[in-house]
Amino acid sequence: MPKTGMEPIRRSQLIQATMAAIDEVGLADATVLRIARHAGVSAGIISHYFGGKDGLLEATMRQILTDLGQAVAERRLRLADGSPRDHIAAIIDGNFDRSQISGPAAKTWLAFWASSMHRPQLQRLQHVNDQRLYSNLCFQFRRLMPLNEARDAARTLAAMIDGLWLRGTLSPEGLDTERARRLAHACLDNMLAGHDTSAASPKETA
Amino acid sequence: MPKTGMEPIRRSQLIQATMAAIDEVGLADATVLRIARHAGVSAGIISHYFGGKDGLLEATMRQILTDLGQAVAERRLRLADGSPRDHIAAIIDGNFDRSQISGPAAKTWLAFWASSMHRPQLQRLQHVNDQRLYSNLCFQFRRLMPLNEARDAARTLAAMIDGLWLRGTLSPEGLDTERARRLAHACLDNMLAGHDTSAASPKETA
DNA sequence: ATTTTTTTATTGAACGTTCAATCAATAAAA
DNA sequence: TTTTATTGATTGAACGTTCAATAAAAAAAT
Repeated sequence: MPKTGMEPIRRSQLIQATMAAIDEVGLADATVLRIARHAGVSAGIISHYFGGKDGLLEATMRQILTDLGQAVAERRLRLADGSPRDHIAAIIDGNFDRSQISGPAAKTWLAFWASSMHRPQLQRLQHVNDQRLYSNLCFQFRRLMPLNEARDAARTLAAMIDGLWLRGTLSPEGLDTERARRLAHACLDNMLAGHDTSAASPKETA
Repeated sequence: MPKTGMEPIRRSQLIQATMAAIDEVGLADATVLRIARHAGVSAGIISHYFGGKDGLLEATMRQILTDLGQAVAERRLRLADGSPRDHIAAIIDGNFDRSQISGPAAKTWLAFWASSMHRPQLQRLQHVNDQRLYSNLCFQFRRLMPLNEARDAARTLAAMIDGLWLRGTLSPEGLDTERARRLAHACLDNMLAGHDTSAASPKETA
C-alpha cells in the first residue's frame, strides 16, 4: 500500500472520518481509534500526519470554515455587481449550504462551537469566522442605511442565520433546512422593507 | 459534619458546582473530582446522591430548564391578561434571563445542547423545552394572524432568540446581552408591524 | 444527664477501564 | 538498497465507580 504522495489523501480522509465519527457518537466519544477505523487506517497514523488528536480536530474545524467561506464566495462571484440585497441573499444561501454539504458537518460545527469556549486555538478560528460574516453583512447593509442601523441589521441577521441554521440542522423534524432558509430571506425582506432598494425588487409578503 | 437533611443542600451545591466547572474548563474536562472540589466535598458523594456522573449532568440540565421556565412564567404572571405583544415580550425577556442568572449557565446550556445530539436522555429534555417555547409563541401570534403565518412567526422569533442569546452570552465583546435583548424586541416590532395589535401600542422604528 | 446504640453523611484509597501517544517492526515502492 | 508509509502492541496517565472505614448526630437506654 505505501505509494508516495499519500499525505494529502490521508489528511482529507481523516478529516472526513472525524466529522463522520462526531456525527455518529459525538465529540466526546470520537476516539482516535474510532476515527481511524472510519478512514480504514490505523490509529497511529493520526499522530503521524496531525501531530496528535488536537491537531486533527483543529484541521477539521479549519476545513469546515474553509468550506463555508467558499460556499458564500461562489454565490457572490456569480453576482458580478448585484444589489446589496442580492449580496446579502447570497450570504444567507451560502451559510445554509453548510448543512447541505453534509449532516455530519452540522453536528461537528456545533460540537466545535461549544468546545471553542475553552480552547484558544478553536476560539481564534471561530472568532475570525464570526467577524467575517458580520463585516460582510455590515458592509452591504451600509449601502442602504446609516452606519448605526446597518450594524444592528448585521447583528440581527447574523443571529437569525445562526439560530435558524441551528434549529434547522439539529432538529430537522421541527424545521427543515429549506424552510429555515426561506424564513431567513423573509426576515431580510422585512428588515429592508422601509429602505430604498435602488433596483426596486418586486417581492411581496411570501 | 453529618447533620440530617443534607440531601437537598448537597444536590443543589453539586449542580451549581457542575455549572461552575463547565464554565471554567468545559464539559469535556469537568471531571467528578473537579466538580466535587468546587462543592467542597469528596468525589464519591456524586455517585451517592446522583447515582453517577450522568445523573448529575442530567439533573443540572433539568435545573437550567426549570430556571428558564420560571423566568418566563414569572414575567407572564405579572401581566394578568396582557396583549399578545406583551406576552411575547415577556417570553423574550424571560429567555434573556438565562444569562442574567449566570454566565456559567450559558456555557453549560451550550455544552448540553451539543451533547444532547447523542444522549437520548438530554435530547428528550431539550426537545420538551424547544416545544414549549414554540407553542407559547405560536399561541400568542395566533391571536394576531392566520395559523400558517403564526407558525412561521413563532419559528422565526424562536430562532432569533436562540441566535441572539447565543452570540450575546457567549461572546459579550461583540454583542452584549442588553443589546441582544433590544434587537429581539425590535425584531418582534418589525414582525408585528403590518398586523392589528388591537391595543395600538405607540412604537416607532427604534 | 450520661452512656450506649443506631442512623446518616462522608471520605479517600483501590480497582478496572479507557484513552492518546509512542515506537520498533514491517512492507511496499522507488 | 534506500525511502516512504503504515501498523499495532505497549505504556502511562486519567477517569468514574466502588466500598470498607469513619465520624458526627440523633435516638434509645440507663
